[in-house]
Amino acid sequence: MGTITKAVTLLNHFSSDRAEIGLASFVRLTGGDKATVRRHLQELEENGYLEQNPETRKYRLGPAILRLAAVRETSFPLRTFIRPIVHGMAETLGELVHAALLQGDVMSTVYSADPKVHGTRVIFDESEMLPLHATASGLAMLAFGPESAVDYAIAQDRKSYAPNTVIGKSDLLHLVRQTQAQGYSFSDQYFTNDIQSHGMPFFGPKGTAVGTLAVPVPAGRLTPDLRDQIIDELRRGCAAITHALGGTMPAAFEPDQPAP
Amino acid sequence: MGTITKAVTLLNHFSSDRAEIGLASFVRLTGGDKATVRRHLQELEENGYLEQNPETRKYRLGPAILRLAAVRETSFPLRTFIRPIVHGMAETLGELVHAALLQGDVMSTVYSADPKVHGTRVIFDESEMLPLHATASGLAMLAFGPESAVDYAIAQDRKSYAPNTVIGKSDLLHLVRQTQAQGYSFSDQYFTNDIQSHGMPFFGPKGTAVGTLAVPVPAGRLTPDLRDQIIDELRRGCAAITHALGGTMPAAFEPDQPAP
DNA sequence: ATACGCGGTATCAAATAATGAACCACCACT
DNA sequence: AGTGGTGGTTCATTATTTGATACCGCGTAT
Repeated sequence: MGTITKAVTLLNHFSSDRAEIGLASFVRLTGGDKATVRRHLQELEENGYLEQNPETRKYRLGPAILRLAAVRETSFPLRTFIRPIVHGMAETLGELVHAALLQGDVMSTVYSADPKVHGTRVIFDESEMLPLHATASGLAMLAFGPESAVDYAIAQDRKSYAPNTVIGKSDLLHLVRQTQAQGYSFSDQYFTNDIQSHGMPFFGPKGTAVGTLAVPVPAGRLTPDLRDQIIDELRRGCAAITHALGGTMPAAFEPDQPAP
Repeated sequence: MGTITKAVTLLNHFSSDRAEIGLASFVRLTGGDKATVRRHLQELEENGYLEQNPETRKYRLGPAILRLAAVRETSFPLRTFIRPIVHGMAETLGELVHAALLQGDVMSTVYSADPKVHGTRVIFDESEMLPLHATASGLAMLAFGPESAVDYAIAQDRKSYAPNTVIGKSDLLHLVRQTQAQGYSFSDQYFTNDIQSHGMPFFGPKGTAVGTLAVPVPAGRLTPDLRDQIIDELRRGCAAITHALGGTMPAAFEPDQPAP
């Protein structure tokens, strides 16, 4: 593992509910040596990717991140494209909708919208990274994304997140094939108990999936009717995003999607 | 220079008008070896910090950046705090206002708002990094920020950006003292020809400046009246941001700022 | 007053990762 | 069919990273 990856791995430990991390915590999280971790943290801090809370001496993500995000969004405003689409879907469905991109062997959220109409809601952490094998987003990506993603997923140890999580290699491959056949993925409490989720990919210029839309709902609320609505909206949304990306949907996705 | 810094330096070459960079360009920009640069780019790409435009094969900033920015903004919503303040100032003044943070030896923009009321406008690149010695933001930071910033600024070779740029060490120190005395900085076409800019720092919990607000205007438009308005707004804005940060303004800044 | 956990630092030999000259394939231009 | 511009690759050499050990200063819980 290269030094860059090690350093960047430190950054990846941050999430919404882990916004500040101290040196000792980092050592525990990474299993690395204290001196080494410290050197990395220091170098990241010098470059503005981290900053230290002057009171607690814990580290948090630094301002450099903001600048880079601004650059990316200015030049390639994916989030800006996706936002109204996801929002519209969330309004129509009355359910949480989220968009994610493939990032290595994991899905990384780009945007999510919660219509806040129900008493019980899916709690979704915008900054969480989603595993490929245990989420509707991930399965959709495995089914239609680059083959390397599948290789990753079957090669690595698959963590179990909930009682239903699919761990077995052949089970997973079956699930992927099923997803390919039906054109959308379905996670029946694979990642979180009591949450069922449908996912579908959108495509980039090369014709392989680059990201996914997914709609997680509390298990009790998923009627056949809602399911059909969700699939319909997913199809519409993915087509729209694919179009915005200058991408091409594989033939299988087109028939049910007449131009509005 | 450590490997991490080298890699991160690659990322820093991106800006709004340099959104995609090819391998050869990187080699030219960094002066490094092609194979080395390539390996760094690849490792960054594997971690989602870069992605390759499949058509041009050039590199652009990747989705990991978005996630991290979301984490930082969720846990430490500086941009969200600052946005309405900067907006309000821009509306009131009818001029561009921008907020920046100290990031190493450079100022990094957090937010800027352009009221778009005048025919001639300041063109400002949201993602540019501003040098400490040649901008109103930078001078304000030198005057009220950590001493290390001044050390940086006087140690390094100061690049000239415009005919007026202050290069001399003693000249710069004089300018810093003057800024400390009057409580705001003034850049008379130090960075860009025909642009005059006023800057003022805001403070974090430690009582040293962590960032700045600045208002650049086309040189012809700066009347004494406008100047007074700008200073007034800067004072209000910096006080507000400092307050939001849980920071403390040094005594020198308080008198003219009665609670509204 | 002591022991523990915290952040941070220094040293140094061994292990590992970074390096770069040379090379390949491709494309466009001439 | 040569030239020069891409992006990408190889591999022996070199230099950097690494981590075990030990230590400092600080706060706080025992």
